[in-house]
Amino acid sequence: MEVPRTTQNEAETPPRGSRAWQRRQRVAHILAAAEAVFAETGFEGASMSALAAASGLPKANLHYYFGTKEALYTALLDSILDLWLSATDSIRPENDPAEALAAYVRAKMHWSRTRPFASKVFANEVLHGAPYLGSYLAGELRSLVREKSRVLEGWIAAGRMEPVDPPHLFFAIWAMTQTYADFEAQIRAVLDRPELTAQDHAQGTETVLRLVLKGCGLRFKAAASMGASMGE
Amino acid sequence: MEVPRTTQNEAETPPRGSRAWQRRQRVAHILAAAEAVFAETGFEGASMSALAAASGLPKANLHYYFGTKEALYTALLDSILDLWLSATDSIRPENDPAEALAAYVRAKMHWSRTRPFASKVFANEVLHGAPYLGSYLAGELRSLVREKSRVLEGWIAAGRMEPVDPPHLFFAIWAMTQTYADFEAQIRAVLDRPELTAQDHAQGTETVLRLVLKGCGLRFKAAASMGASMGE
DNA sequence: AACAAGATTGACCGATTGGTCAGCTTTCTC
DNA sequence: GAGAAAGCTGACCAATCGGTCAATCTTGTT
Repeated sequence: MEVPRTTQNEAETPPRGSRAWQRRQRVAHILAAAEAVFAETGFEGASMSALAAASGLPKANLHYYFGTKEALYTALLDSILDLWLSATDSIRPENDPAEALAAYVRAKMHWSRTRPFASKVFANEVLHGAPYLGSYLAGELRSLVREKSRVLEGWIAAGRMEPVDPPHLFFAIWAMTQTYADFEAQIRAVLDRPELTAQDHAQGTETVLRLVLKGCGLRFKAAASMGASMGE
Repeated sequence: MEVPRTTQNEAETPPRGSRAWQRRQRVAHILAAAEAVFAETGFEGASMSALAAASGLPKANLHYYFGTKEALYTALLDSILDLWLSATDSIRPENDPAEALAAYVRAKMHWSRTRPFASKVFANEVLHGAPYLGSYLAGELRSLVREKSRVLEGWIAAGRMEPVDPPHLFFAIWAMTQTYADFEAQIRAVLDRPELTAQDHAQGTETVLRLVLKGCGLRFKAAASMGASMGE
């Protein structure tokens, strides 16, 4: 069930217009279309014909590029994982705790707004027991959390923030930020919006920042109020 | 696509051992088995034969009781919804904000621990755009949030808590608490556990309480530390 | 005891699923 | 420009899908 992570994304780009370059273009195009389909219907709910229709290609063409539906799915997961790991750069011992955590929350919220489908595909995978991502979660992600937790513990020991359990703080941040992508249907319904606005996301970011920063005993400056998020 | 909510769950219980009583028993038994299957594989991923196998009944028997897979699914959703609405009782104007919010968080965390499958079924439904729950979200849930938001606004106006945007505070609480059910696979992997322990949940509850209460400018008393949640 | 209503289920159905493949076209290489 | 390699796709496949139904068994009523 577990999939070994490839490193294809780190290979250098082939010359523009070449055969290999065109292949990458098409693969990327298929993956982009598949992201939306998998996000909306899940792995089992996404049929190869639906994936083909979404990319505007015949079904047999998808099989030519990826072999199986599973391979297409894991290739997509692989391309999504980089996003997960990239946002923690700000959390380094020499940085200011408040600024570092704020930057992390903002990065996660930004990712929720700009790549909601990627977030949903990831969420769906984990929700169903992470059959393909299990080894990644127990490997790279666990290492990352361990490393960043040590940074937080350093700040706590130095009295620069209050003693919050670092892994659980990460779980809370992930949950609060990604909920704006994963559970967007619920948030939209409650706020009575056809779709979430930039202001909704700003209000969300502000609220998450408030909880995280004050929860860690750090300074938090409220932005100028834009009014209540629900009418009447 | 939308499903009208039934009120079957409010009818009185028929005499024990009677025909109607036995029918309810079987329906409840099927729903309990279906909850696990739908939670683990989603609506599309759960086949009628898998649902039949999980309940130990022939497939045709499920169709006898529920007619279609969709009807079985919506009946399950309906039984889950009551849980969602029941935990907000503590949020009333005359209560203490800190105690009320803490009780709410604790209730949600408790539900995540004891009914993880129900949480996952709900999460899966919303994740895929809430095709069956849309009307409920825009109806009962929106009304509930409006009502409870007014309570929080009252507390804010009275200076009993800081000005947190009430709907977004609810989104944050829902996300942080249900993540222990919905994304349990991820949390388990990061914490390196075969399964989440009571202590993990206690640590999680403590962290969520800290963020919510301090985020609202309310008093928070840390429980005695039980040690770091990650080894090393 | 007789009958009706409810409960049960193996066998079957058309539709759709993921996947294959032969045969065609396009592009690159020499 | 000839041959090889890569790209492409309509037609097809076995397996599985959700759902149906006639036949049988069980239970409650009289």
